[in-house]
Amino acid sequence: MQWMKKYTIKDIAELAGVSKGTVDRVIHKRGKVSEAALKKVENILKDIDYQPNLIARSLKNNKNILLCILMPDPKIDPYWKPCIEGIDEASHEFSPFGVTIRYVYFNPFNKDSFVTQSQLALDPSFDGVLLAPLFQKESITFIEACEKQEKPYFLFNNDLKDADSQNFIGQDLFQSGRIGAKLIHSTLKDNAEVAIIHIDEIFKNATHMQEKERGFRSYFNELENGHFNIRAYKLKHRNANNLKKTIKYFIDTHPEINGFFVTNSKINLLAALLNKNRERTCVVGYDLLPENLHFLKTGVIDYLIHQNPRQQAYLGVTFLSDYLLFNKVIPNKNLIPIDIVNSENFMGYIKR
Amino acid sequence: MQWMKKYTIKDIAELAGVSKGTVDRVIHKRGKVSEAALKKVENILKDIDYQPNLIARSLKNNKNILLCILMPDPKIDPYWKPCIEGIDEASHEFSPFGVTIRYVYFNPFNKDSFVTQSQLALDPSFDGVLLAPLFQKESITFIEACEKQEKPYFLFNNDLKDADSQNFIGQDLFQSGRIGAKLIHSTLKDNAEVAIIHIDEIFKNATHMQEKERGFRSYFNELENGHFNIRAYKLKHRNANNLKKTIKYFIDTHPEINGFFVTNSKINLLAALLNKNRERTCVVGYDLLPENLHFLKTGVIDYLIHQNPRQQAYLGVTFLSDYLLFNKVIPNKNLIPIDIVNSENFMGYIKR
DNA sequence: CAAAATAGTGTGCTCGAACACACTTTTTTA
DNA sequence: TAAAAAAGTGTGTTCGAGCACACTATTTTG
Repeated sequence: MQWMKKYTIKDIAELAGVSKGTVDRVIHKRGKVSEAALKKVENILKDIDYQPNLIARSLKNNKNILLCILMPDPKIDPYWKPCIEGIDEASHEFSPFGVTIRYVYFNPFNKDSFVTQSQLALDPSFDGVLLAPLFQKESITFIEACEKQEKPYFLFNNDLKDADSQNFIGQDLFQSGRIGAKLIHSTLKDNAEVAIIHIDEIFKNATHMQEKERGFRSYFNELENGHFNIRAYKLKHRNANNLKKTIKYFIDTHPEINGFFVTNSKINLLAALLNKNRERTCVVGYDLLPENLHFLKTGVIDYLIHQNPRQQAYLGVTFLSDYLLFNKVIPNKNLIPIDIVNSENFMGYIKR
Repeated sequence: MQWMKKYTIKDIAELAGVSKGTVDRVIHKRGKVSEAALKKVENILKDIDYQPNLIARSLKNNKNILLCILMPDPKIDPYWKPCIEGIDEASHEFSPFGVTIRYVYFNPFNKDSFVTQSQLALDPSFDGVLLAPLFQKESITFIEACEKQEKPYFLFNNDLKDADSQNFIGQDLFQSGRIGAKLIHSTLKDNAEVAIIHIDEIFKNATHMQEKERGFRSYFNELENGHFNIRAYKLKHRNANNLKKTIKYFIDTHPEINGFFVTNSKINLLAALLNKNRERTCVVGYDLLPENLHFLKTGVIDYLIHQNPRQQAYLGVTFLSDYLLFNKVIPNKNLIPIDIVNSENFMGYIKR
């Protein structure tokens, strides 16, 4: 990359023998420019590959941007706590550029809560929305409303299946399931009794766990040798203490299972009840919650797949800000890597 | 975070009943301000927690920043290719802010080449240097020269041991070795014959491989049960074809080894010669070179540890730019996560 | 005590883009 | 053909910080 002179509008005006006003009208296609002047200026713009000074532009615009974060209340589901960190970090970075964040929480267990709260997010004072679209149908309604208002939005955590889902940042959940399978396979080798376990998945968007299960099964289906029994189980809670009992009962009545793939962050509930004298088990689950890390360190959990909610949320905010402040183009589908975490490398992923 | 009015210097001047010139002198501690005015302005600054508008500031300063990248020639060692991508991406992001990149390559096999090339990097036209300090002693000499010139610098890839090594971005190599050990352990279980293999490490900074070996051994030393034989080997080349023969001979004469830990990206050389009918082997190495990925996909290599040279270089450039453009404070030691890569999740880490 | 040096203060221009507005020239309309 | 409308062009101000410079008030010096 060679040294490049930075051309300003004034430079271009001189080169073209017109005034900066005319150059400005050409750049912004505001019309009121004669054929001759238009061509002269356009040629020069092309020749020098004019790049406007973004600093000057954003000083002039001097936008004050208000972003809405529409996400589950982390007090209700701690999975979302790292998102706050990521968002706050991005907010800290962009606040000198006039970006302000406002959180709008909803209850991830309650569709109605999402519907009412998403109404708040449509307030015209918000210049953009970052959204965790847990509820498929309601979220589509919401982003349609955004599009009607021409309000930029960005999805994170999970994509919307049918919608032409632009502006998504997250992971490939099918592949995520395959990774879980690979880990269990390489740990248990030749044959095993494997359980896919969906814990307490009444509220999370169903696609989430379905995709992971599909990926998981696809891996084992492709295997040429080895003998594996794959079965899926749904362990749901009805009231607070009930879930523990359900899991305990499940474990006790299935002594043959030695591979456990838990499709969400609730793996600590299973780990807490797993008897350590099961031989050659392999336990794989999701997310670096403190409880999960505890069982990772003590060796009950073998691997955690890192969905990196912090990074997802962080990138969501930076993308929206860069777009609104500097008109940067943002990649449409933004898949972040799926990190494999064990007891030795988890340190790199927490409290970055 | 609540809505905050953005105060300007003019606002403060009005509040304090002075002119913006006086406020400016207070902020920049340029003196020539009376006691009374000083206190009034300082109090107001404290009260409102004044944050200068960085956009306006950098427009005024209108710095054009030239960064020097002092690194090995990627044509000589392809390990460095991803760095170029990362740097170019960062460069692309910051070029609208007046940042220009110039590469200064040296031959990683040749100390003298580093010494001569590092002289170029000291040219006063460079506003900052990003450096891969392969050669310990020479690099220390270099950064001392930088400090004398008050030229900001940043290290990536590996740290300098003795120097008070500020401004480093990279990985914890000791921990990296432990991760390799953990992967081999969880794949091979109870007992194994394990080899630590340093291929062609005449040039790379010796600390690199030493730290990894130390970490690797420390993991197995801490194990309570299991029976593992750990031995380290150095396979060096003398002339081009010779290395292949050396490796082949090593493999053939050590049929008992089933755990291979190669401490650098040259693992493909070993993988290419490994007979597939060795049973229950586990092969772990470094870096996502195309050759390495090939053997990962075909199942010869079990895991690759991702040193993320791309990300390291990318962050190096962004840190330097943010520092020089916006005076942002940069974390001193910046350890990036150590990614575990297998045949299912490598896609997320390439061509981001 | 006048001249000179210094302390203290305010004004006004700059950075580059964006846009309002005034102005001139050409075209359209009655 | 005069008046009105539209097309085309340039000037000047704004955004906020930073700094040169001019200016007044006070202190120091010969």
